[in-house]
Amino acid sequence: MIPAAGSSDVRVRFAPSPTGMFHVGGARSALFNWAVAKRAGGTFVLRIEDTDAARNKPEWVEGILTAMASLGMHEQDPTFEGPYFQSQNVALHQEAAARLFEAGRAYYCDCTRDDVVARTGSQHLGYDGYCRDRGLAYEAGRALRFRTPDEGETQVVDLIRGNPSFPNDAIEDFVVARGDGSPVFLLANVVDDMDERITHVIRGEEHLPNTPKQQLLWEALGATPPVWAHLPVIVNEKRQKLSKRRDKVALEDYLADGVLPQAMVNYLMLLGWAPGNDEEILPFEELVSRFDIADVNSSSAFFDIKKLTAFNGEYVRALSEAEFVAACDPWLHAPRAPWSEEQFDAEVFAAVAPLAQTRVALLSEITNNVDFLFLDEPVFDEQSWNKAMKEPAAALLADAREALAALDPWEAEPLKETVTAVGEKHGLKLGKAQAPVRVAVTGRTVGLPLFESLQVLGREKTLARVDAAIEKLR
RNA sequence: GCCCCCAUCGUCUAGCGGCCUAGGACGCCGCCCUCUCACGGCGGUAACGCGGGUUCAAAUCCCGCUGGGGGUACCA
Repeated sequence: MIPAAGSSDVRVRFAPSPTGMFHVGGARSALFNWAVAKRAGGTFVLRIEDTDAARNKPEWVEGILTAMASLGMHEQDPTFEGPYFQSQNVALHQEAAARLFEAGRAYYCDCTRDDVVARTGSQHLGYDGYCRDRGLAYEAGRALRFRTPDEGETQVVDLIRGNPSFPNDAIEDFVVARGDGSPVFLLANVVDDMDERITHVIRGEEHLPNTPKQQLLWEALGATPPVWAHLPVIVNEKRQKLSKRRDKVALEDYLADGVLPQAMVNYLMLLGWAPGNDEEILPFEELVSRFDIADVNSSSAFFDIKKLTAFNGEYVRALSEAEFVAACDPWLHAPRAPWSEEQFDAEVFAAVAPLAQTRVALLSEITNNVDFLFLDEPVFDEQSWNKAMKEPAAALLADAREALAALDPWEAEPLKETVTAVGEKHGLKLGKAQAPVRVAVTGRTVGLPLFESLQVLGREKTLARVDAAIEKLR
């Protein structure tokens, strides 16, 4: 009997194969499963599908665990169970294969791929059932094929897609165990799900075509199939499934850009689902309380980095001052920061952090905002320089230099008044007048509020940079 | 080719027969605030793919078409 999605008997699973990076699509699948388990008071099982030796390294597993933990799915959480390793269940898979054979539900086959293609005359017709009734016994090199029904159809219960059904005559006799006796995914996956007493299989839409085959296996093995839920695929701007080959898909890469985990979680939860009420930015607990897998959309969803970034900006601004400073830390030191440890001054950073907080959407943007405070020379960009250093910049800078040298106290307000006055002398409003000073000191035409910046930078460095700019303008 | 899925603003979505002259968010465009840039505030732009039904009434139900996508391995 399959428990309803709101029951504590609910057992869901996330079953990635280790590939070296944690895919954002996988992250979403994990999150949806996690949300279902949390909501139902059930269990979330992590199973590592490591049966393909070619794509399997121990450190990859560690990467999955780390990535999941960063999104709040911790091994220590009572909802979490596992990780289990598919490779350790091979004996069970083989036992299931043997049962299938003994019950006459599967048979051995010695056809090669080429044999089949030669007989059917097509690459795409699938297996033709040639060995079905040859009564072959096991022998090394002979694969075990599942005998699929010739007629009728297989219907699956899918909470998202409304119970699609598949004509049985279109389902070929697929391989369940290779010539060397090792189980293939279709079988191993089912046996593990049975073993782990999974009640709801929530996974990507790319698995939908596997579903009738797997359901047939569940039934042949004498078990009640789970309830399925196939999530819409996440696509790129060309509406193709996100692939690591051409798209930026590694969760780690986004975190390295300064996407906050909470923002990523929030964004991912909204890919294919909406909490209703016209609300979007909500804490995970709130999202979970509103989540229902049956409400998930069935059409594919575009991974919109702009919206992700906007969400992140919201989360960055919601941080307390101390949290913001702490969150920026990785970008404040080498190798991410262009300055050395000796040049960096935590107190100086803390002084301007509140000014920077509304100006960064991604944490990685922090370095460009504050680099002028720590680098010996500002980073000049030519466009900014040319734009700001037109006439009467040279004369204005000279006057400003003189006024600034005599200014007391060296604080934002008087600094502003000084530059305002110098500007007026040249017939310029503050908006225009501050530009040459800003570029001379920070290297850029845009940035943090200037006068607070100058106050923090100090008179000595400010004057030196204005002098350097004047010199450069000669 | 065959099987399957999908179809509301550019994008993510709300909508589950009348509340819709279709709502929110991102983006984009204005305006305000303002030392630049942001933040914030205000306003605007923009969608039910097409054709048939069913119904007093359809974005909502049914069928077809078209258009996207996924799968099609002794990978997972």
